[in-house]
Amino acid sequence: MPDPDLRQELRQIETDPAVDRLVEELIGRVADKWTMLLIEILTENACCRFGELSRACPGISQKMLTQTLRAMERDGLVSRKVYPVVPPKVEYRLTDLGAGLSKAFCGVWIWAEAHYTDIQDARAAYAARQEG
Amino acid sequence: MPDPDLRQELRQIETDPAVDRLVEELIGRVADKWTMLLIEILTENACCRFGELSRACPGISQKMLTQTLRAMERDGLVSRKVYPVVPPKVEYRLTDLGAGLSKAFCGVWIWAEAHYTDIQDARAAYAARQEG
DNA sequence: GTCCATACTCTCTTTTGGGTAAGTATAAAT
DNA sequence: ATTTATACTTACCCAAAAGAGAGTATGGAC
Repeated sequence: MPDPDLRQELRQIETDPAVDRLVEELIGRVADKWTMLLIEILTENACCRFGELSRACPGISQKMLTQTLRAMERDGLVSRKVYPVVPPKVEYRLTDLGAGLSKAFCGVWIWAEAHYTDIQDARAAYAARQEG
Repeated sequence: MPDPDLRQELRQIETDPAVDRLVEELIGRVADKWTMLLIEILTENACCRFGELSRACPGISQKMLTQTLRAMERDGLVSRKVYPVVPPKVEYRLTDLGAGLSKAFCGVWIWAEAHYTDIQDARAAYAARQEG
């Protein structure tokens, strides 16, 4: 069970349904695969150019990378510094807000590292149950 | 910046690319809006029937609710207890694994509660920048 | 006999996500 | 003169996700 103090705090704020909806929208926005991965990469590597992010994030297309970075910039999670040179150079880094989110997510990463085998086991057990 | 100790620990485990992929898949799987919301609801309300979850999770369709619950069951995050009565009765609750994930997510919820106004501000600022 | 409750399940349609490929700008290297 | 490098943007397309709504099973209340 989660930390009782934090839960308590959470419950107190969560009285207003309008706030609820905002937070849920936020969760929906931020609980996205690419966003999470980019936050992780930018946490490990404070300052990245577009190409570096692209290489560090295998499987992402240029389109999705641009799109996700733009959304993150709009939400104030990353800053974007453009150097007016040729060829173009753009640097991305987490803002304080983004770094805070990264820290919040840290627990989830740790959990995932620690329990992915449990999930594999659960899946195997579920499959066995279905067949039997 | 995230807790250095935890980061350190994370980096040590994350050497094997196969493990990396598994964890990323897991994050992709679990970092889903409805999953997060259902975990939250089941944390606050230990035992829920289908209809209760449906009501507690505004906007979710029956189809998505069933689908998400099934996926969570398959991954060992929730348990499903069927009472063979008419009309049907099914109880859902978090497993220990699910409760652990809930705890890990707790930080993200707190963050969201604390910073959704910052994000709103960031969006407004971004919009203003675009127009000017 | 009809209706209700519950937890689905199925089908159909719309929406979204995301891939591919091409285009843009321009200075420097060849 | 052509190629290269970089960080996009745009247009087009497909497949997967998700919503809407009807159908199902069945025992008990009326």
